Amino acid sequence: MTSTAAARPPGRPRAGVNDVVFAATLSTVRELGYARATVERIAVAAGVAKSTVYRRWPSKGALIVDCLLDAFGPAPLEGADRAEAMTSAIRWIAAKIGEPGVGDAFAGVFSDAVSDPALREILSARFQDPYRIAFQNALGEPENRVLFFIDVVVGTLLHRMGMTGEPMVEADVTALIEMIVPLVTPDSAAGTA
Amino acid sequence: MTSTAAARPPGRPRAGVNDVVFAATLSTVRELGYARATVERIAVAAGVAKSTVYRRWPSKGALIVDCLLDAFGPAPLEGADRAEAMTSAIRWIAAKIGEPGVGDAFAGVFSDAVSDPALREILSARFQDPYRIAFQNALGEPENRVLFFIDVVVGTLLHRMGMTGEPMVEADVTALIEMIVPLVTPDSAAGTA
DNA sequence: CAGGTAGCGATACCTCGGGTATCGAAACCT
DNA sequence: AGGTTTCGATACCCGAGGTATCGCTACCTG
Repeated sequence: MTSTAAARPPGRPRAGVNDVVFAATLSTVRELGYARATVERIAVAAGVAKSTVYRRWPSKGALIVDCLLDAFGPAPLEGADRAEAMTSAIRWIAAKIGEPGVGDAFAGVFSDAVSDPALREILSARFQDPYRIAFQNALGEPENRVLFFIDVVVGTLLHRMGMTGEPMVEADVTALIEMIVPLVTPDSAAGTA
Repeated sequence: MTSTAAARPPGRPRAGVNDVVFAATLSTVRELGYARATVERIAVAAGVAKSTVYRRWPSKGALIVDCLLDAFGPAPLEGADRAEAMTSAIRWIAAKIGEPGVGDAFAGVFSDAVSDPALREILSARFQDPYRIAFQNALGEPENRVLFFIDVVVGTLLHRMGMTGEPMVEADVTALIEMIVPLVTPDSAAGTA
């Protein structure tokens, strides 16, 4: 039964270089901004050939999306109740977007996706959907409601980032939380209704 | 006193072609999307040379910003009270962003601005600031509060537009209004406090 | 009418960045 | 040893923003 799952494919195995590329991506974006962080420069910063990058990711956007997935990791959904889970999730996203490079990369790939349906599909399916589903389960809210919350939270944070170049300050993140948290269905209503 | 203000400068006067270019810009963006709406194509659609466009606007971004200013016009701030003014303003922005071409152009220029500080400055100074000041006066809210409202409203609408390619549906715009309007200072508190 | 100035269309051009293609050299398996 | 795939290097294509040149045209002033 050696052929079950991971019967190593023939040929030279890939070098375990993804993490290095992710790190190089974020640091390059941090130093030069999204537009000037070319794939060429990222590859050089990672000590890798440009062709190697394009062998792993079909486009710059796909690379950035995977890089963001790596940077964000799983959403923290622990909390005594739903209001607390929502609060911690918003603070988590705000903090991630505030990390140097991450916010720029996020805003940049989002921007590219506006004019690129293929990238939009990648961003939606690989990045947004997993978090959306996790939030639906954690909050017990319907899909369209969670999508609305995502639009508000991520849209607000990215707009601030895009217009000022700086992440949203603590006080405004708190205002954002105070605006949204009252909208989640309280735990008591979930079981009874 | 013929030299007071508008002593016409020497040389051939400019042809009154701005409106044609604005219309061509929106229709080209509507048909091809932001990225493929090149300055070349816009110029051809307007029946104008590319060099003429660049003589009037220093960059594609600046052209789009002026085009959006023309498309948006002054903000409607009439309303019996502040809550009503806020409501009508949000519906107005949502409707404008929903117009074919306008939303794409807005999202596109915003995206470009993320990686282009010069364009960000143009967008902030020429587009956002006038509306921000008008809202400050109409709502009697401090600058940072109005900036927060703009982040939430515009950010949410653009995020929806960017992720789905479609403007936000009526029901969600209403949800957005119901979320924000309670946050504006009521008229009664403004004079008494 | 002559001369100066500046917008206009046309066109050629530069630059940069995403993405592709090719090649010889490795690395791994059977 | 032979097959298969990756790797780095490099050259290349293409589209788009932006610049520059040039002959022409419209307008004003003297």
